[in-house]
Amino acid sequence: MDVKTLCLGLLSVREACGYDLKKTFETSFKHFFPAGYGSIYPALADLAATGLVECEEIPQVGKPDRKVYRITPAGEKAFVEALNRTEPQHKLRSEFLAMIYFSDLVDENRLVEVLDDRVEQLRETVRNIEKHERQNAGDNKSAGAAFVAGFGAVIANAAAEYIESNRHMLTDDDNQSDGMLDNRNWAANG
Amino acid sequence: MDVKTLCLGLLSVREACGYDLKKTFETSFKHFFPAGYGSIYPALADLAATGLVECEEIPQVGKPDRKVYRITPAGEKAFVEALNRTEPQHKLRSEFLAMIYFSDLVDENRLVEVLDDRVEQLRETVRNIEKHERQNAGDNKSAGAAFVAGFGAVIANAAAEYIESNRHMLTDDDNQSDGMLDNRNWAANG
DNA sequence: TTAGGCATGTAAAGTGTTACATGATTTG
DNA sequence: CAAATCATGTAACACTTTACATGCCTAA
Repeated sequence: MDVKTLCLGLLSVREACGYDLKKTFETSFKHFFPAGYGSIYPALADLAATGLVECEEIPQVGKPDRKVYRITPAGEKAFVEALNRTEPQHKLRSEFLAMIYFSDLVDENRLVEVLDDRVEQLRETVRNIEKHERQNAGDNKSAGAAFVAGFGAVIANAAAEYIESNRHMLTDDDNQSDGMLDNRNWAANG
Repeated sequence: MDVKTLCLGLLSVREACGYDLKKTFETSFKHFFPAGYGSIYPALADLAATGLVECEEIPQVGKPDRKVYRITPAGEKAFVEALNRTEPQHKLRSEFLAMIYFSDLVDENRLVEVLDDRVEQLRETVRNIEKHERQNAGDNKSAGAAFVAGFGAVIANAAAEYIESNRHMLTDDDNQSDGMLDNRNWAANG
């Protein structure tokens, strides 16, 4: 499932222009499927070229024409098929964890900074999701949207908590344990 | 930070051939930085071409020569610099969550299957990490490696728990709540 | 006898990221 | 007066994924 398919999906909910879609990617999708203009605009052009969406150009003053895209019946069908066909992946790519893996080679001050930054970004993710949820509390939005938002908040929070609770493993100079690290610190308790 | 840099990092720990590195990616790095042969072999060739690693070819019978790569002083330096220079990203790309976002368009049976599969994969991730940690318990491995393993286990576990606790939002037919979903189900409690 | 492990790689296709290019209006 | 918002896109680059190509040894 690529950005193109996701644009099609968003257009199955409501019509939008590229700029609108970008905002949705920045709010609802940010924590699990980021996308920029460089992916979105070509995707829309492609969807229009293959007849999965239609485009209405609305003239504006002082800005480029607003191109409003609407999904077609063929588009609806294609999206539902793509959705049901896909074997859904779930991939993390973390330079942060990679850096931590090699943390003995990282400057101590830099390491502290990186950990602080990561925790702050995770806290911000949680705040953003909760804010967004509060703002849309009136809308009867889909169960899927709520589930996904909740997932993002819970995981970001768990990540922040983990880092705060375990960062001493990486930065404590006066480590009294002799060699073996205490696994109880992080053992997953289901 | 790309696969090439990570290969260099692993070679800073110990010498290895491409096949060995792949195994490390499959075990220690799988949950946060997947990589296949198609990335690893070209990366090694490139590192050798730029003098950051050296290669010794060890003849073998019945298999291709084993090419053992060792990091050079220039490689050590380049790696430490790359590590300290990088602004570490942490990106999730989840087709799973994307599918769930649009779950009203997914066939009910398919949805149940997808949720079951995801939970099982997360549980397996936890099992794999814990198994790997137990096996390496004797080694005095780096604090970073332990931290990263713990992170993976905790997050995978939290994700599995979240899905199990909230999947009713997506599949319950007899939903008694009138319109608004109960946020307390997933509110992050820090 | 079949699956898995060991061991190398290439080539093309697919996709996303980043930088570039433009510019009026609104808000603080 | 500066920054953000609205609004479009292209082109080059970087990188990964997937499929292809080969083949012996060992353990169940």
